[in-house]
Amino acid sequence: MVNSCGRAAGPAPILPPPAIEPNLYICGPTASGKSSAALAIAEACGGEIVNADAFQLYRGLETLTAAPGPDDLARVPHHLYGRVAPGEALDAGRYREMALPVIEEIRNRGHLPVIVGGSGLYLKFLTHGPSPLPPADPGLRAELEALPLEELNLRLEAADPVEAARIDRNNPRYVQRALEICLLAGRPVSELRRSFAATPAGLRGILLEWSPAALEERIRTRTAAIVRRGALEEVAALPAGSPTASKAIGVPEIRDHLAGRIDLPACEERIVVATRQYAKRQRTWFRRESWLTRVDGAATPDELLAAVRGAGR
RNA sequence: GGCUCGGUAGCUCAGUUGGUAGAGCAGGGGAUUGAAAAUCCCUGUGUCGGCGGUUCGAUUCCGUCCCGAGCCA
Repeated sequence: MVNSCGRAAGPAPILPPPAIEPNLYICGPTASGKSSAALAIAEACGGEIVNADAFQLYRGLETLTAAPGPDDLARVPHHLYGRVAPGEALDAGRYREMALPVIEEIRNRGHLPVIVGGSGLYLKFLTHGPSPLPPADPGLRAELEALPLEELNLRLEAADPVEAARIDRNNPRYVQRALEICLLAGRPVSELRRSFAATPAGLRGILLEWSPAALEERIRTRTAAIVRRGALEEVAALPAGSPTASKAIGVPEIRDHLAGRIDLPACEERIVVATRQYAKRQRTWFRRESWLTRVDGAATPDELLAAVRGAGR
């Protein structure tokens, strides 16, 4: 980037380039209208949109995940949508490594990165940066997965009593991961983990909020629309062995329907329920992200822009 | 019309040898440092279909009525 470096001998000091506003984050629960808000803001501010949704990263789930359609993609540059094959594994660390260069390029173009998504952990890795922990090791993970929870807890207790006392021992994933880190790093996790408590300065973003009843209504409407637009065909076309994509809300439900185990109304209802539960988890997550400026989900584009200008100060 | 089986939490059902009841799911709350749309934790009072009867006490036993489902006419 251009700066004053080595310009001491220059004649008249050139004005520094206008400071590019810090990245803008647009967060909220599923079906809160993040994508259209991002579109309006990006158009008004000369922004480019960067996806922060764990499942919209996948190719072949565009309908089911309500990813931006061709019309939206034509209005503003979109990044990191449909970039990963459905069978491929993905995690928050990999996402961060994919997103950082994309964001950097947008800033180099003098544009505003508008990062939009509802995957709390993925966003956290972008905003706060992960602790320097070893990434997952599939082989080791498979080994640990074969062990009963009690055994994992005993081993973690021995390797890192501090961490063992801190985490939820009933959650196999957390116990496995903690032990995995100890084994890969050769040191206790608790010594490597950095705190997320402090929020870096200069973060700027908005959180779209709806009442539970209003969000429920939006979820119902969107679920019906997704099915109408071909989610059934999309799921039917998914490769059978795509472990990650199979976890997307709607995939198990639609597979049950395609196999004749449930009828379509029941299928849609189950999708609505799963989506509502997910939205609740997101609400709980984002509540702690106090740096986000809360905005009424029904805000007009002008109100959104006003909120964006006021955010992060 | 007769017989049989049901009627218990929003739903599906368990249970009480008579002392007013509990699971799963849904709902509500929370956690979250490389699977995160994942994973996990906490949270269960409802005229036990109505009305009578027996009983110290009935959701439980008896009678009757109502409502489902099935079988026989």
